[in-house]
Amino acid sequence: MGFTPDESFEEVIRGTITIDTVEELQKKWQASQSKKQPLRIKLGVDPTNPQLHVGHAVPLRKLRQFQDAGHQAVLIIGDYTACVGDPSGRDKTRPTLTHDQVRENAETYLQQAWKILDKDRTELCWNGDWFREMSFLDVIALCGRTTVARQLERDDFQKRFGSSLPINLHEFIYPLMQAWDSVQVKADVELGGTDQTFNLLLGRDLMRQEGLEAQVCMTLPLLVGTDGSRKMSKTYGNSIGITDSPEEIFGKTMSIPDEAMRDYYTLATDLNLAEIEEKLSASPRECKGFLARTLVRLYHGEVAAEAAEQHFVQVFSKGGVPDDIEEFHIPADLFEEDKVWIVKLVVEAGLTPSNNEARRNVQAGGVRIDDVKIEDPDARVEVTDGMILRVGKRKFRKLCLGTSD
RNA sequence: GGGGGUGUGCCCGAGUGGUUAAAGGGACUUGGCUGUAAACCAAGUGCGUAAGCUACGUUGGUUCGAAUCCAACCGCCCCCA
Repeated sequence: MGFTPDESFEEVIRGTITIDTVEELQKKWQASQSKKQPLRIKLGVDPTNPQLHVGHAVPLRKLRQFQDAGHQAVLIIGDYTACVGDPSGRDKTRPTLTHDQVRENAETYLQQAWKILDKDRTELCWNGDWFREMSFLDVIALCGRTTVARQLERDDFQKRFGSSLPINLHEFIYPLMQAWDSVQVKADVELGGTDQTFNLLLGRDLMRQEGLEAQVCMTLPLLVGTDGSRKMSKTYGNSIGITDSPEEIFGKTMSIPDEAMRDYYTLATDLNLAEIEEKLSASPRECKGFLARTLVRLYHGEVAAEAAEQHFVQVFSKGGVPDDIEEFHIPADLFEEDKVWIVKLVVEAGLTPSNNEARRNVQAGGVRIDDVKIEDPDARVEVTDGMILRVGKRKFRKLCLGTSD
């Protein structure tokens, strides 16, 4: 790559898709080292959904790498931008949030973010601090900084146009706001997912217009979800939440496709490049197990990671049953004489959303009680306390009689 | 403001006035194989124990009968201004 051999530099650019431009980053990096002045690394986040997942953690983790290399992390909470909603990568307008909701979300967001960032070395900003002060005239002036043609070049907007989906006018303002943040904090580098490219680059323009040195834009791949195809997102149901239980994180990680492992390692773990290569050369099974353990360790610690792995081996590799199954207290009105209709039981226990689906699962042979298949959807079963109801491979309930506790 | 299109199930997308709960694909679910991976195979995917009910942008209308015809309204797209 032609850089001076500098391990932390290598780590810091690892996994990035593009850097606009590498030369500028190199220059800034070297200048910072010789002047002993840290670079200001900006990451803006919108607390639209307070549940962080491993995909959100990617840029945060990158920011952490910069921190570890001695640079200044600048985390911007987009309390104003969140009220607009980032159109990036979206096929529809985001629902807008009220400012109060955003403040609330931000609280939970930060709690989780501090699991990744070093709080004491992070400069925390709220972009409402400067947007609140702007007059309508100021906003108009800001809008004059870019053109409609430029906006429409964007891939996401073009797609929406193509499929006859609406684009609301306020969505044009979002990138300008994000770019203005960069001016405000005088960022040297801004991090973001590839879907942010447009926003990041606009930051460069605005900074130049303001007579500042343009920020370097560093884009990171969007981590694929556990399905291995779409980007990780809670709405796709393919995400690994960083507040998920150790067992969940472990299990979900084990279900990612093999091809996704390298990305997960480089983007979502704290292993260094050499370690990653070593892990990847092992058998896929082993490699994924280590990955799963690493992710659990990152968010729950070493002990939990061990336990999660054991749990996994016991339940899935050996086909057993987990030992901490959620309990379901069967309501009295479910009983007909002493028996319970299997379909209703499955639904009431929350393992299936509707009777019909429960029935289907029964017919498909996916429903078991204490490891005995129930195949007749009309079956009425006798239940004794402590029986294990199972639907499919991974949904369990422990059946309890009588009222709770 | 004028003209032309379009709106179907989670998504894409077919659709004849009546055997259409609605072709096909994707996605998902369950089962098999396995490493809770991929690939592959099988079954399935509105709700209801059932009779049945509800569904094709919305509201009305025509008809024995409408997703399919008509009207108004709403949304979106395109062209002109």
